[in-house]
Amino acid sequence: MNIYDIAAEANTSISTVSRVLNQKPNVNPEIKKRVEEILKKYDYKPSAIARGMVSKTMKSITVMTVDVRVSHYARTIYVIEQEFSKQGYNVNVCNIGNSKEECIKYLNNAVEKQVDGIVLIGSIFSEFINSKDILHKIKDIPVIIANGHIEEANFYSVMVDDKSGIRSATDYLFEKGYQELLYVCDMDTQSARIKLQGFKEALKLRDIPDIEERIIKTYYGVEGGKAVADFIIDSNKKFDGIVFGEDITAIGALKQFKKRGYNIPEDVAIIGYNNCQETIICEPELTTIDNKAELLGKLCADVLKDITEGKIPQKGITIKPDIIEREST
Amino acid sequence: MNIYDIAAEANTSISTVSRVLNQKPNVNPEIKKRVEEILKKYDYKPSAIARGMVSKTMKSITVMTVDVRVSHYARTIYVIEQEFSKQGYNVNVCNIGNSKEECIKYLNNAVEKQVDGIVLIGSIFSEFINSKDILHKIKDIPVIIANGHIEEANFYSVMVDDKSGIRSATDYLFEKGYQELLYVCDMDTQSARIKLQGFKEALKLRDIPDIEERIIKTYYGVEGGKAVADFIIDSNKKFDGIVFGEDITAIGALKQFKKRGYNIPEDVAIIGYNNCQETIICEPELTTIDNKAELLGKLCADVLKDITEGKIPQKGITIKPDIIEREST
DNA sequence: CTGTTAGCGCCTTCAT
DNA sequence: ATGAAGGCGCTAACAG
Repeated sequence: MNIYDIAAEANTSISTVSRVLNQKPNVNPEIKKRVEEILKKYDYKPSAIARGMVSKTMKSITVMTVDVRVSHYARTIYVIEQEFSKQGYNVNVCNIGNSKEECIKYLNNAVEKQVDGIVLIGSIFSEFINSKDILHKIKDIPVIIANGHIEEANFYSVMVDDKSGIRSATDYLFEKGYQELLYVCDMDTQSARIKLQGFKEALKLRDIPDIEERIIKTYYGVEGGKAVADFIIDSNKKFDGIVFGEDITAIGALKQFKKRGYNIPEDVAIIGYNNCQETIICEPELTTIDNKAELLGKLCADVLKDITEGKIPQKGITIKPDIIEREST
Repeated sequence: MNIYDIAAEANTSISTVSRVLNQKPNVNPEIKKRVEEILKKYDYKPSAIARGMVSKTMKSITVMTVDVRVSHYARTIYVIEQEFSKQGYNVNVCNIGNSKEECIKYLNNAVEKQVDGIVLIGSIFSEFINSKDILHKIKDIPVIIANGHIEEANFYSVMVDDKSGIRSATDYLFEKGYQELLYVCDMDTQSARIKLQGFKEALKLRDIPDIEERIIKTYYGVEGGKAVADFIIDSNKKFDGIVFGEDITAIGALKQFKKRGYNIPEDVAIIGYNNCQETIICEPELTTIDNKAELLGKLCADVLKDITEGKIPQKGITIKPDIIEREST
């Protein structure tokens, strides 16, 4: 069933059918009514593919993250999807899982499908999308990169100021009277390095010596947190407060410190990052930095919508993370 | 840039270009080489839309859930996406958020875009997709419905046996020696009703009286759990073990019971459902039923892949949930 | 206000 | 082995 069939049954031409389908003017009300009835009768849906052939767009966008199962990515994706589905777009999600090859595969797919925009969530993408080759591939598609920056005409950024986030987490602990602060780093992304800078900055400003020795590396997750807690306890480092780059790792550590007999926050204060749901599950509940995953999604969507509508999007949008004070500090 | 441009530059016809593009036989190796070089030179990507026009497929599928932010939905979606992206498909995700209207909107969109399949995750969909109208709309698209059943030629089910899941949770508590069991219900979906049946069944088999009075309703989430804990404590019900339909609500209750001075599991045993990440965060860690979100995704993907490949998929696939014993029982 | 026509980019017969 | 031509379903001039 296509517009030819509809036109035949309505005893008119495909142009007229197309006009009523697209609510265009210059259609005799009677014919319009007749066509509409037939449309309804068959519950007729025009082929988006054929339309796309003409209009060069299928009204779809691509959103890429490392892994949807990570809750703050899911939160950002959720908002983007809701914003775009309102406008009749559909969003395809991609899990690249730390692989540059996968990233490029998805990018190629987006080009072939002629999506109207690409949203890249996570600083890892600015590491993957570096060569002229890759940039050239997607030069006709607007790309929003969340928490990353690429200097190209079709690239737009929405930044989360992670440096200031960790900086204020650190300052907050100092202001609370904690003096021997440690920082636990569990990722190797651009964003993780920026967070670390925030910590160093706060310490430098207070002339704290041996900053490098206050930085501990572990792996991401509850287990990584437990391992680093053991490491810290068994080292001879002095500490009374620890800043973490990720909530989940912080929670693992929190559990292990308790198990080893430490009181939180009396013996050691702990602050996390992300404000994920788990922060209100653990005990004591975790003080954390809210980096506003939903707001990030909204702002990315806004920028992309401006572009698809031909408007000039706001440049240099930056989200300031907030501190969420709970029981662990 | 299209195949005409390529053909012109290679001094051949579009048919030949199309042949090399699609690895078809009957093309002179020399010409083939020449064309391939030009293809590479421009990093040429054929338009998936134009291809779709001919082949009637864009190689994409639609996956719908209530909300991607719910972690077990994200887990299922993740696996489906990974499985299909391997085959060059892309998956568009939809958040219907308890709204039948949204559900139908997304279904229409899937029809217009001529997706190759639809995966519906969650029992709520069997309530929304009921009328002949809706069924007729999507009669040409294979639909996999996770945890629901619809008797139509193009519908396929992958079931999670939630009844047996709750049944074994209940049996497990009895076997551990708990005698006064309560069930907390926090949703109003088909799946929630089936879970409840599992609880009732276990009690009936032991000739436990007043089953209805052992069923308590609340709302979903940590707050709903806290509220129901207060309600239970302040009622004059006897209880030493509680079965929950959802982990998150169970955890809210767990926290509140502790706050009100109850020891877990000595004073009250608590068992949840879903095996979400939060179950290993709370203290004591929550015993729960693992309903295998990833496996669900894999099985849905397998069925849909069989269909798209013209094979006959296995019918009546059912996942048996497992009990995960932790500290709360 | 209406209908005819020419594409959109590709695949697929069908001749050659 | 190759190329010309038709068609997928729709939109957008253009002519009436």
